[in-house]
Amino acid sequence: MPVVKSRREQYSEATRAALIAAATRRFATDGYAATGLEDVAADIQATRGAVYHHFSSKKALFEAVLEVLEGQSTERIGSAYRAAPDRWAGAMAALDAFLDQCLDPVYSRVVWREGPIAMGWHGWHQTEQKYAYGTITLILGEMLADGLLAPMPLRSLADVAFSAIGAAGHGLAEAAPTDQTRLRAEYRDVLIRMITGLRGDAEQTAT
Amino acid sequence: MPVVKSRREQYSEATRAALIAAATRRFATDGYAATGLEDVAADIQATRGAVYHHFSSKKALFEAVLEVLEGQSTERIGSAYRAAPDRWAGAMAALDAFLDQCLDPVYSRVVWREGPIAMGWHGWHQTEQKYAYGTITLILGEMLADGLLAPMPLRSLADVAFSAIGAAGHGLAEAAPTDQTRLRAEYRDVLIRMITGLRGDAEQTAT
DNA sequence: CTTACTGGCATACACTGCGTATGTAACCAA
DNA sequence: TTGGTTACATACGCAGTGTATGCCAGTAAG
Repeated sequence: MPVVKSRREQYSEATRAALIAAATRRFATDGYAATGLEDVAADIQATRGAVYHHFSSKKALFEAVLEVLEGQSTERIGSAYRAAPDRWAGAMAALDAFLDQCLDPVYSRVVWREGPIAMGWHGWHQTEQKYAYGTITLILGEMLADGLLAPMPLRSLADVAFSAIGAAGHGLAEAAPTDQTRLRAEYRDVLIRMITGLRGDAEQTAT
Repeated sequence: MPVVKSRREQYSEATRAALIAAATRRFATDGYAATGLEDVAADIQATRGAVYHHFSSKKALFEAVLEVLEGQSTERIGSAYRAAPDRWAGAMAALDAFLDQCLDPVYSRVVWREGPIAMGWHGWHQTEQKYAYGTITLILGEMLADGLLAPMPLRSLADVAFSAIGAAGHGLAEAAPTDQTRLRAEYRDVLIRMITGLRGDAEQTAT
């Protein structure tokens, strides 16, 4: 395996990257369904042939786009979590990082709105196990292990939490830019109250 | 307007209802994308012409299906809420009714999984304001007004709660029938803990 | 330098499925 | 019975995906 790539390989990689970039823009602005592969190809002065050479299907192209976006995002959120002094602060930092991430309209639209549409709910959810859903599960699992949260089944907890946090991110992304600062604080408040309700020391009076 | 309908009208209504029923089954088992209007029509020994006579588009057919399902469901959940002695018990009853509803695979798949795919997230969410989302907003609004929950913006709260509850219903619907009883209790527990965290008397220590 | 080969992409075609335009027969009203 | 309307069927256009094939630049071997 040559360590330095041939010109052909470099060109090929460049077009592949350009296709992913163009597809990202199209999917983010027009949505998955309304984006034709013709459009994507035209954006980089190529034809659909190029697309089908690099990706086996439209869905596969979307998956490549999603992996890039989620890879970056998960990295950011994860490092915010790890940088914090303790688990609780880490969870808060991760939440903040996530909400910040959702202020990027490309991220929120492609990952959270188009994702399930393009890949089907199952496929999307499965992919998410490597990224946002997986991160949330990890954090909650450690909080449970440390006794920060009352004992409860991780899977069910993660399902609900993932969806709740996603809704906040989604609502944030949809909002007008002028409202985003206020809304971000609101969602944050609601989510933190909810998480606090799950703490090990929180008394439960309800049936 | 004749109070007794002509035979033509009766026949027409019957086929319309049959189309909705057939479409409901198809959408629930094969999903929106994989269902062709040809299939739906064939199921009732008709052609696509009949479909396009009664509905302006595939999406419109789906909306009709969704309205029927959500109408029934919202009615059940609402009456469970109203039958309870007080607001808190009402909220619990509504939650129970919703989780029960999600045990119906048709309801959960069509409304919660295919809905956003078929109508786009916006269209779906907008329609939901008449049904599940609207009901949740109503209940939470009354709880806020009664001081049962700590003061917080209704809209953000409803967004997060709607999504959290939806995730529970969704997870429940996906599960193997043997696990559903256990899972139902798990989700219920998690959700009630979260709601309890929002109560007016819950102390908050987090930042 | 030539030759043979491979990889990257373009072109052309098949197929599916939605939507629309047009046809037709049953029904109803005058 | 006749004229019009309603409920559907039939036929067509069109968009968009996927596939099969062709072509040319780039690379490697002799």
